[in-house]
Amino acid sequence: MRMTKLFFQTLREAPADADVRSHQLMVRAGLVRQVGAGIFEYLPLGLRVKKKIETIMREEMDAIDGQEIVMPVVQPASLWKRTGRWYEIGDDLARLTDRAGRELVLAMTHEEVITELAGGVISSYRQLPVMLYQIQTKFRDEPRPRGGLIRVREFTMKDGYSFHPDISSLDEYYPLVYQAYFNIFGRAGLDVIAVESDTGMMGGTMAHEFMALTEVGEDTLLLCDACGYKANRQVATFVKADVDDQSEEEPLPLEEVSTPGVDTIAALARFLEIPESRTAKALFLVATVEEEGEEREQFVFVVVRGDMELNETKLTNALKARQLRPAQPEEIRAIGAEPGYGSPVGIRRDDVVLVVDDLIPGSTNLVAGANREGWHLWNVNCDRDFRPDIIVDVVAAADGHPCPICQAPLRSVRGVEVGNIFKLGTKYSEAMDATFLDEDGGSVPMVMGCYGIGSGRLIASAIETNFDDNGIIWPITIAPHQLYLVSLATRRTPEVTEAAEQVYCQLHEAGVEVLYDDRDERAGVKFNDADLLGIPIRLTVGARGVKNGVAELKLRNGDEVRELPLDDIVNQIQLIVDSETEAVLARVITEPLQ
RNA sequence: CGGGGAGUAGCGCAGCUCGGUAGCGCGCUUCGUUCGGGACGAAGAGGUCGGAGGUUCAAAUCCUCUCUCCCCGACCA
Repeated sequence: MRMTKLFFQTLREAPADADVRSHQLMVRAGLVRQVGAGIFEYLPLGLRVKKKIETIMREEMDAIDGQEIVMPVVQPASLWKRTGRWYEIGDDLARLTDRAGRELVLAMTHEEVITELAGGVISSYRQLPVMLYQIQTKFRDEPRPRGGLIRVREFTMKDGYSFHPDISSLDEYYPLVYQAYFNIFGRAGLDVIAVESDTGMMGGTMAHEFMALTEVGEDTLLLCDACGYKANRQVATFVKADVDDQSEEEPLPLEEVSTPGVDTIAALARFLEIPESRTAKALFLVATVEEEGEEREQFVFVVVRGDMELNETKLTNALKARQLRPAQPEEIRAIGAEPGYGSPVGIRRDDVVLVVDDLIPGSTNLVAGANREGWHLWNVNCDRDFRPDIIVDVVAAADGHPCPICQAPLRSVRGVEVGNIFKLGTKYSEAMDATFLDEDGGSVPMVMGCYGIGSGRLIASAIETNFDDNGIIWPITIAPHQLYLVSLATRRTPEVTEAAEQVYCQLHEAGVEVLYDDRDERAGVKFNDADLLGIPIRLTVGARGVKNGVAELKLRNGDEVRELPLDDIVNQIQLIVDSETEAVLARVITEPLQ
């Protein structure tokens, strides 16, 4: 591609609304532009990257017997009503009405359509298992898009769905996808780790997230450097007994203490000169739960130790709640508690579910609120002073907590979820009546798995982990072009133009992806754009070199400059392309899933 | 949805406090000189100052409403 023909623009300064580095670099390099909040357009160079990534996805999906299809973005609401998600999902699901008044949705994922499709085509166990995937636009009306391409509303996703005759078939297939995902990210030059994750609104029995470790990530992960334990904070556990154990103490009598204006745990610990671990934190929430097909709100009183944070995902799962929201002060007072001074001692229990973290029973003589403004209670003890309805782990693992496997301290890091895989089970096949006849002639719902990767996120994450002050540093496998050819010709050096043109044609014909900077620009401009665009191999043809029959080679990921003979340029470059490619592929992780 | 910030030329910004009819840098066009890490000179093009109302002789500037974008939080298959 000749730069003089290329539709692109590089910017010296990043747009003011780009905050994260990948976003800034992508706009500055002319890969993408932002159209609206969480809505982007891809320019030619950006699209080349996207296509390369998607080619890798296709190859890896095809390698595990995936078959590509395309499903619609705009779908009838009736499908979503059948699975109930029309009602369950809130404003994230974009809804619209057509001219005839029919309700439609913009697909945020494709379980409904694919399940109906599979149900319609598959009628016998002989047709199973099967894996279908697509690379398609999704729309999610996110409350707050952010981070450039990290969190957007419209995005492209590779989503795959597998259908199985039984769970063991899914269990056999799932690890293949797990490895295929490592292959995809590895081939794209992106380091990821896989962590167990919450199944969330997808339902299902097992799920993994593939995380790119970067500061701009929205998820927190807990890793154990000693034994390799790793999990999303949403599900991470830790050994609580080792965190400030107090189980040996004798329970002491309750005692009121005046604590005027002390309405946070931190203030309480400071005021009474005790560690936060000697306090009990009361949290008031309202859960939406389903009972006999009816949704209702349930007041939930949660007690965790003062030095712990509530993990809402764990709580949601423990309650099997649809939703959780903080309780209003009036609702808190209605059960006889006081915001800022809450404790489970002496509250009205009729309509309250009391959830107690499993660390509380072993923690004696805690300081808790007195349900009276300005007062706390010394020596609150579980069971003696209050009876929990549920005792369960509901606190978040944090940096330094003991690993649940080996007790070494956990390390917390930020990550971007670039892909995920789920064992869905039969949630959707039952709802959509996607059944088949098994060997015994029985009608059985198919067992499903689903597997997603966001293209844009993958690109943004690749940049977040590969850049320097001058710009992007692409892995050669996903770079928009493999080689950036700089011509330093001027009007007085036609021989340089001629040499550069010749090199361009030769490389192009040999199949090397060349971005040829034939612009009438100064050397500095070209070199800076080459760096900003991050093309892995830079080849410079200038008067000095042409005189000696050489061109200059520099790799974007290094500083070394060396000369290559012009008369052997194609071979030389192909060797470099190959070795750069191999260097990326050498890092693909093989990680069997237990 | 709560809190904070910002909308002035393609990009980055000044001007607003104290109203007087819009400016700087980069980029862009033309000509000349230059030519190995973002050149120099000269001459240009380009803006309903996010939008709508209002106050005023006069509004980028003051008032009201509204839209949009960014950040923190809530949320996040």
